[in-house]
Amino acid sequence: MTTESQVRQEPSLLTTLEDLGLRKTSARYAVTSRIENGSDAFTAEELCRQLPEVGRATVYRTIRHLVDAGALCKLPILDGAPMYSIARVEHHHHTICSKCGAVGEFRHSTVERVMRSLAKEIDGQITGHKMEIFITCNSCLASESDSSSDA
Amino acid sequence: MTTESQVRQEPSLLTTLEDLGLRKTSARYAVTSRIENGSDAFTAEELCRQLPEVGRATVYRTIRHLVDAGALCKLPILDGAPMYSIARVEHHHHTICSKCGAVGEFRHSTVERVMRSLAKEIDGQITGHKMEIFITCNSCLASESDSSSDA
DNA sequence: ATCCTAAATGATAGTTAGTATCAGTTAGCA
DNA sequence: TGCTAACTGATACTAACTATCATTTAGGAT
Repeated sequence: MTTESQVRQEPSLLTTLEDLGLRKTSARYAVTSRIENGSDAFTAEELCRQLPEVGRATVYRTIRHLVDAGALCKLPILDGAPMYSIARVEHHHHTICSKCGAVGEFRHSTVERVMRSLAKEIDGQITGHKMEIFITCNSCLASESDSSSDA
Repeated sequence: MTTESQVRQEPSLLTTLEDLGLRKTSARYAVTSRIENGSDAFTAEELCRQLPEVGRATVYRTIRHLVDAGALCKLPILDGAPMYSIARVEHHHHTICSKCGAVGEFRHSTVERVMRSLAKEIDGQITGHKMEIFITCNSCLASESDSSSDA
């Protein structure tokens, strides 16, 4: 089987749960490994559907633990259930394709620098920020130019 | 360069609806004037509670029209119902007090400039962006330092 | 190894936020 | 003044969670 270049020193989500003092259960194993092997971003309901053997409550509880621990990010999509994705880098922002919903992560020092300059003109004390960039991803762009070959 | 279009009497939300070809009804009058005279940011359910004489469906429908028309912005709050606020300037971002939920609006050219530099390293075509800054607002800061007068 | 118990589970019921339906009402034009 | 499509609101419904609680289980103590 695949026993090779896993450069992931990143602790598995199950370990994250253990580090919170939570028990290592089969349900938690199922949920975390499904997240790790599944698609980039997912909704809670998607996960429930993929794991019929795990109770809904448990799926939701596990997600909540992981979000609280900072191992998952929850991103509220306008209209619809929030999506979750593994937080791979400490602080980052998201790109969301408006066509297909694909979620990406990026990090840019300038964004952080802007925050500092904003601090001056904002009334109150900044505690955090969030930036989302809406895109049309390359594959959606491609299929778009396929169909609309006018001009 | 701002073309002093701010001078124009801000069109009432009711006018916005009329401009969409919608009829001027008493329910729509109630909803729009409540929004205009109410607090900064509100949830749909709040509005329903404040307007028991208007049906829930109508409140939700009216909000949807206004959001579609760009007259209201919908901001998805993590955990909870989205909040709405009147879109006072064309493009802006929000500050959200994590303590009391107060929502503010700001605009900063640097944010827009950052977008341009991000365009280079983002895979796909940027269609929009959204930034939210989490703050502790001044009044919450004040009440905080009241109670915790140690340290 | 087995016992013990707090932690965890999952079925189910409840809640919240929002949408669909549709019979009755009304704006607005002719 | 009448007509009719637009609109309304009561209600039923759905989606996305959250709470409850009897049963099961992880994992430390013995």
